[in-house]
Amino acid sequence: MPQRPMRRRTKLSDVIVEEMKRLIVAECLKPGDRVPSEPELIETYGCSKGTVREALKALEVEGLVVMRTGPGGGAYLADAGPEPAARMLRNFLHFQHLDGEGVYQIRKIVEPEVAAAAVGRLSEAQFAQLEDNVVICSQAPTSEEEQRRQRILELEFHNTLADACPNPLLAFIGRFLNDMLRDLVVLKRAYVPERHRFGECNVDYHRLLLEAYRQNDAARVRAIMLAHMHDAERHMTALEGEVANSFLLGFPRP
Amino acid sequence: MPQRPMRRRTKLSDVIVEEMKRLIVAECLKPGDRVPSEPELIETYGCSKGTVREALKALEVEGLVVMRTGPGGGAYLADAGPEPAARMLRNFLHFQHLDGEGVYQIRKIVEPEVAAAAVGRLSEAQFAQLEDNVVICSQAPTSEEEQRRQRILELEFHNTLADACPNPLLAFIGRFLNDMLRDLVVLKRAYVPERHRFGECNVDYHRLLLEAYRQNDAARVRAIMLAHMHDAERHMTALEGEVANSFLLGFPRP
DNA sequence: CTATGCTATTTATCCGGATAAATACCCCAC
DNA sequence: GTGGGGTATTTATCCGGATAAATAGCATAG
Repeated sequence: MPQRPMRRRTKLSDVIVEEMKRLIVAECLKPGDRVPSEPELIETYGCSKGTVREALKALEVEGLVVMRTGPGGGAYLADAGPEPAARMLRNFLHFQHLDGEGVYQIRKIVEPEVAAAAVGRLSEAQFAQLEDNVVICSQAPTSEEEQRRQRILELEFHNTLADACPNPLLAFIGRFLNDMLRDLVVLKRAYVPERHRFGECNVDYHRLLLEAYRQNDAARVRAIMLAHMHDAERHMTALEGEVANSFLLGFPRP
Repeated sequence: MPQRPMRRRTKLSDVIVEEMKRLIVAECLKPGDRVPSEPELIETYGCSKGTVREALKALEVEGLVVMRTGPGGGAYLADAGPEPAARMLRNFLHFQHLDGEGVYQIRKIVEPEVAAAAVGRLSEAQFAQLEDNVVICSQAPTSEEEQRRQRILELEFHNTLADACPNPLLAFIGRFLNDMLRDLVVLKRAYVPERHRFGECNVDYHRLLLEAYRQNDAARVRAIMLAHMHDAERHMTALEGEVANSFLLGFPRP
């Protein structure tokens, strides 16, 4: 049976991928809109399902479509979330040299901006979330493990602020940095119990921030966050340094 | 012939991908190192070549390996470049609202940091590159098209600084922002000729920066770049605003 | 000694088939 | 009318085969 492989200049599935992207842009498709599915594409391009599947798979790993099974199923345009980008960014950084100092070099300039941008944009639910976070993180930890969890929870405070930041790229960067620090906290087992005051120190800043948010005082929010970052950087360099690259490679996140 | 499809909880090819990633981390493999290739993986996992190929393909689109054909060919660990991450980030931003103001909100804080970080780290070649850039961009453009090219070339000045920035994540962010602005410049056809003084204005800042770099004056570099960004932001908001999303979706870049 | 062409190895691309799972929808019993 | 189960549709996963292309290394001719 004459199969027709003959190596093309560009893979047929790649052609399909690009055509689909053009279609998405040209038709101004919105998330949730339906995209031509397997049988339709097979007919359109006169190729086998394997080839079409490869194209759809590629679009799926890029986060552009989601596949649904069952009747009425098929490929639907997805609101590409930040996860694929974050995973690729971790892959990229795996072979680069990035230490805690490097993370804080960026965090010192990004977090104050994120925090200030969130002023006046916090919903009631987000306000409640921040307050809950402060309450939980104020409790003295009873074990080293609980202390570590608390440190991770503190980062959620910053993630909530990023959620309220209207600039999507700025919010992405903020969340990514928090993610990196989260890995760092998870990794540092040599975390001496007496140092739990660091956590209390962080919560103190969070309390001050909450107060400034209640007064919609952007300038003060920015100033507090900057001081917070400088303080946190001192603590982190005191703790030591290297962000473990093994945690950067794009594994599924717990 | 009994094929054994039965839908797994997790795809076999994904299992292979994750095992390979673990291998890369565990063995501390460096770019250029060889990775188990098709026939070896087929034997190891007892699956068909299609499945193995799917796994290797996934690693390839993540930029982690490159495939080579011919004798001695196979999968080799690649130094994951920034392109896949940048492409995914553009995909993510395609469905978000990001205007020129949003880009400059970040650029105003990132570029001064990048510029300051590059102080004392510029190679001879990079110095020459910056000087050449200033010379070329100082010439009065003779056509609107040439003027646009000049504006794009001006962004290369900033990319060179990013190249000299030792913080890989900071450099990535800087280059990404420049890329976005590049798209914006390419897109803006309604660019009035009389406004070519904007370009001259940019070059003036670049000249000042070059001088400060010669003196290794980080504080001054930072201050000049900040002023440069504020000025550029004013010009860009005057020009109008929205970054065209159609240029963000991850197409191959020219 | 060199250049050229042959060969063997390995991946590249595509095909179509088979079973498994998910799910919207309909039909029937109650 | 309503709930539950069956059914049809669609994708999910995997298989193995076939031809095409790239390339390193060898062999041979000049």
